[in-house]
Amino acid sequence: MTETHPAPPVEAADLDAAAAALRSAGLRVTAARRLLLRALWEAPEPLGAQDLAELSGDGSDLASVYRNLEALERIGLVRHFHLGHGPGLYARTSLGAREYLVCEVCGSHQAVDPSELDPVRDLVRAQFGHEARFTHFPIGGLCRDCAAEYQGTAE
Amino acid sequence: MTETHPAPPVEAADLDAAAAALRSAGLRVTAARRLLLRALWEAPEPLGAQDLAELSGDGSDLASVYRNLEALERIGLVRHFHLGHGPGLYARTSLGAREYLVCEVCGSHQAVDPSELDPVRDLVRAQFGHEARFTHFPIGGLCRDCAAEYQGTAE
DNA sequence: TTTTTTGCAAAACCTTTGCAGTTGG
DNA sequence: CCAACTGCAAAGGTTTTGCAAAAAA
Repeated sequence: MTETHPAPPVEAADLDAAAAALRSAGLRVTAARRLLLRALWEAPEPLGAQDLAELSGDGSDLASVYRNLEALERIGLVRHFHLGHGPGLYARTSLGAREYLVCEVCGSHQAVDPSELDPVRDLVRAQFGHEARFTHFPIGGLCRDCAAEYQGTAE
Repeated sequence: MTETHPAPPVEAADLDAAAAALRSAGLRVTAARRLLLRALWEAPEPLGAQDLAELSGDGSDLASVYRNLEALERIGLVRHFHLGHGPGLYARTSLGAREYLVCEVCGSHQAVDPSELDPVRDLVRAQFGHEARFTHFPIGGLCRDCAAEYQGTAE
């Protein structure tokens, strides 16, 4: 129940490579998909489906954007994750994996390179046999500042 | 943006203690709240608002259940968290804190005692200054079995 | 031509809000 | 009595689904 089916990432440095990946997966390279890919490849940071629809241009339909994001995710070109309540965020996998820490008090977040979390992963694996990934759900908690602030406050 | 405002847990072993906590927070002990508290205190595991409304009895209104869960959470009697897509899950804090590991492939999950994750917390704190909590967002990834299965599969 | 994909509309799902009437203290 | 709370209805925000028309291969 409530699966999140991760897909192995597919490297696609540019739009042509992404289009090729689509084709070799048996999917068609349509205008809507080109626009969506362009939006995803140009975005400096992860975006919600709504934003991606707008960036894809006027006529871009939200339902199609969702369907296409799902397709892109299935073939490993795109990944989505959550930073809190609110819409899911989508990014191309070719940006390289990113894992997230979010502060549940102030809402700030930071992306870190997976290698930085390998020691954490090792610890969790050793203890639970669980292969931890913080690419879909972030590491929650309190950022340094909020933690310091809560130090003095009532425990 | 997207905060999750954690509240310090309030111990309430039974319904009377919970009612007392309500009163001392300036909240009223109403019939709807008694029913909701009973459902929460009898539940062997976390439940969604919908389930809690049904367990609270026929006339129990979903909107009121949400409002009351929010009130209970604000005063630390209840906590909510997510195990995946789908409705948030609510539980009384007096069950003791629980942190979660979920498998993003098969959807299985396990609850662990926070003390078991203290070494992980220490590591994350040392590296990022972040005080990690896995009470709202679980530790995602792959459970032992799914990880083993993906071992042989295409990387 | 055939199968996939699109656009639109509608619905599903979870959660929040407005409001008039009810109730706890 | 009066502020807090309830039930109901309606809306909000995100995501999914159905279907006939359009487009890719």
